[in-house]
Amino acid sequence: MYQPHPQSKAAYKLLHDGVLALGRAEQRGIRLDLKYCHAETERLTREIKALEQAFHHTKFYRHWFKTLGGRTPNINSNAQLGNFLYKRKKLKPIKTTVTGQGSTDEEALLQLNIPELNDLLRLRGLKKIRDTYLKGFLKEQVGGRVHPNFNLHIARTYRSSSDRPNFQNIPKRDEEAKRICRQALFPSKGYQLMAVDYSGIEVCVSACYHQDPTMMKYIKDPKSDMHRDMAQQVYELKTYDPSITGHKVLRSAAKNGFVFPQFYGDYYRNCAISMACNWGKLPDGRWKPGQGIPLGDGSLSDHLLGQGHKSLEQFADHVQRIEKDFWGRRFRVYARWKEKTWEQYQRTGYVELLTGFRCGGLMAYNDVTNYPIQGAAFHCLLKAFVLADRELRARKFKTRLIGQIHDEMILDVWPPELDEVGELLLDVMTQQVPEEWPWIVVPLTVDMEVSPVDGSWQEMGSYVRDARK
DNA sequence: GGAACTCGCCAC
DNA sequence: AAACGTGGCGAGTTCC
Repeated sequence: MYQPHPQSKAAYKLLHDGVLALGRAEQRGIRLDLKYCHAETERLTREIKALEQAFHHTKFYRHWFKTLGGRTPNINSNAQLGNFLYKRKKLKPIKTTVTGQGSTDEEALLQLNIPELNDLLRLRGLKKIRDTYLKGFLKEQVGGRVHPNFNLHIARTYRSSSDRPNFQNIPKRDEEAKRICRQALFPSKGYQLMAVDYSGIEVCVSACYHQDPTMMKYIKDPKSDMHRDMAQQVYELKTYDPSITGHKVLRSAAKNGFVFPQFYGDYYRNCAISMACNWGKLPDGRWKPGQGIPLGDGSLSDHLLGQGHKSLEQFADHVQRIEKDFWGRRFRVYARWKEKTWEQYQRTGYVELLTGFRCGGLMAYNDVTNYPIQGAAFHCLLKAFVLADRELRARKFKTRLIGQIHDEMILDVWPPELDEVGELLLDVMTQQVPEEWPWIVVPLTVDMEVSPVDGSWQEMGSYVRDARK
């Protein structure tokens, strides 16, 4: 493994202070509801067994069994499943894995439109929750607490990683998985959990590198909204109105299907597919009326057919023009920064972070333009983590930091200290960090969430400072 | 019986 | 110039 190491004294100090602060968080750890973990593991096992029983009685399974000549299929084995689907049944995989095998991931299986495969996907999901998360917590717990590790010496970007257990990939988007997993994690008895994250820190840090005027305006003007603007452009909406059915969905499709992938270095074709995938199946490559999400009085496909987009190919051409406009006009200064940074890497063999680190070694174009942003964005959080840890201890708070998820800190808060802690974190993250680093030329903002006293990590709700204090 | 690998999937 | 960046981890599989 390529071993990164800091290139400047300031960079070294950040890692040194960071390791100590993270070590204290590891020591504190997080309370685990052991009884819940055991009971929920058993409940999931019962549900999994019932689903497996039902699956064993399907025509699909019996066929699979026969093709193995008496051997019992292992329904956890994607290799066996892939063989059955793509070699025995001769179905056509929609995509292959890196080694050229037919893919059996969720997207590929759904495309085959075989009802029994939905049961298999449901089983996969439940096993992931039980085996990776609940059992993973139980395996690592000591005296009813888990103490996740936070590493600063692994990621090539100088980001952090976490393990035993990984505190940075606990389900959040899928409601059921989120509930089951986060219901296991609690503040100390009589305490409450607090989470504070930087809003859009990677976008803000990228702006510190290139200072693209369009991007600066988007960051500084609270009325502007680049995801809204891109939704309007991609989907050709005359106006954007969050109260119109479907508009918020399209904003989020533009954000996660175009803006962020473009920043990471994706290109128009993938973006077009991603932004069109809600529109139902395209058996002949052409869209029909009434497909896709509801939009206004009709559907998305009605709207786009009206705009002349009859097929994915036409839509992709449209997205290609938008990509050209995105980098050639809208964010041309950002685009120039990418090119300059790439040239510099080719000349010197490394790329510099604003925080004093260097990323070297063999890198692709996307790596060179992404690493400095990803790394320095995390360093904002790490610097804030160090300062907050120092201040909490100096002021003899009972509240302590317990973890960090790239752009977010998690604290175990003593309830009487809640509002003071909120003030402290706001000050550290939005004032002290930018004061220490003059290269931060855009305002940084945060979002805060808290759990009820003795509430689990699943019960986090937005925190609004009490104005009377 | 363990190391190394593949695949899929969770987070930011 | 290249065609989505960074991690961890479980189960299955292959190799020694």
